[in-house]
Amino acid sequence: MIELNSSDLTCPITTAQKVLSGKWALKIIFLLKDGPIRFNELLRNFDGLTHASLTKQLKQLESFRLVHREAYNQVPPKVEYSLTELGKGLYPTINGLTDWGREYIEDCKMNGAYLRE
Amino acid sequence: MIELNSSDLTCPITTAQKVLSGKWALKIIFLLKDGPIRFNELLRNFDGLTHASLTKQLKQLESFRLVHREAYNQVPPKVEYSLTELGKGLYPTINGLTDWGREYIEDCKMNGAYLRE
DNA sequence: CTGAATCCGAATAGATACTG
DNA sequence: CAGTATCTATTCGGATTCAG
Repeated sequence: MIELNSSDLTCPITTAQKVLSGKWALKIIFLLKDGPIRFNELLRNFDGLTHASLTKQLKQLESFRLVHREAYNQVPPKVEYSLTELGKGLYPTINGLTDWGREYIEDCKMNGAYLRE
Repeated sequence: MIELNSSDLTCPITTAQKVLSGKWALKIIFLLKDGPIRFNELLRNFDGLTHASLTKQLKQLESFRLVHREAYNQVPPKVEYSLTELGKGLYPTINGLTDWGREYIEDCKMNGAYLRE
């Protein structure tokens, strides 16, 4: 699992890059914006992502203190994930990135950019 | 080299994640904000990055049309890199991410978060 | 100065199977 | 329902070397 070392904390942009480097990190945070969500509910939003992989990513984000995990002691188990204050600080960025992604997609389609498949 | 396929273009946030997934992508774009910059000059801003790796990253970003490469036909060679319009569209996001990174670093230091080394 | 080619090791993600 | 453990395939970045 990725960990931060002190040299990672010398450059803000590098820090951000590393913390958000997971393949699904951004989308997880995006989905967590709407409040606490259960594991399986979260999982349903992804295409081609196994629960094992999602677990890993969530633990990763938890270790970076972007995500909070709340386990309810009941049967069947119930676990909810939400954003910490640090994680919520990413709202504007995530929104901006989403807007940019939309524009990028538009541009790709307009320019008939080369796509595989 | 990473390429986009059509299924990558179905979700804006996933698209953004993929396009910016390179370990140095964000910082490269950040550095290119100040206008065209030559290869070696760019390289000097990185610690622990070989020219071969920087070349790869730049080609990657060029293929995504975020970066423009301008080669001057002279000896010794001179090549300048700059952002395309698509790349410039990331300004606000990059700035936001940089601010967030700063806060994150502050928080890590305040909370004495565990760091390797 | 800039970049291509190759090899290699580390890091990831995904498949699968098993547990409380 | 949620999570763990193991294995494997692939990706990616970095080192090194060679070239225009």
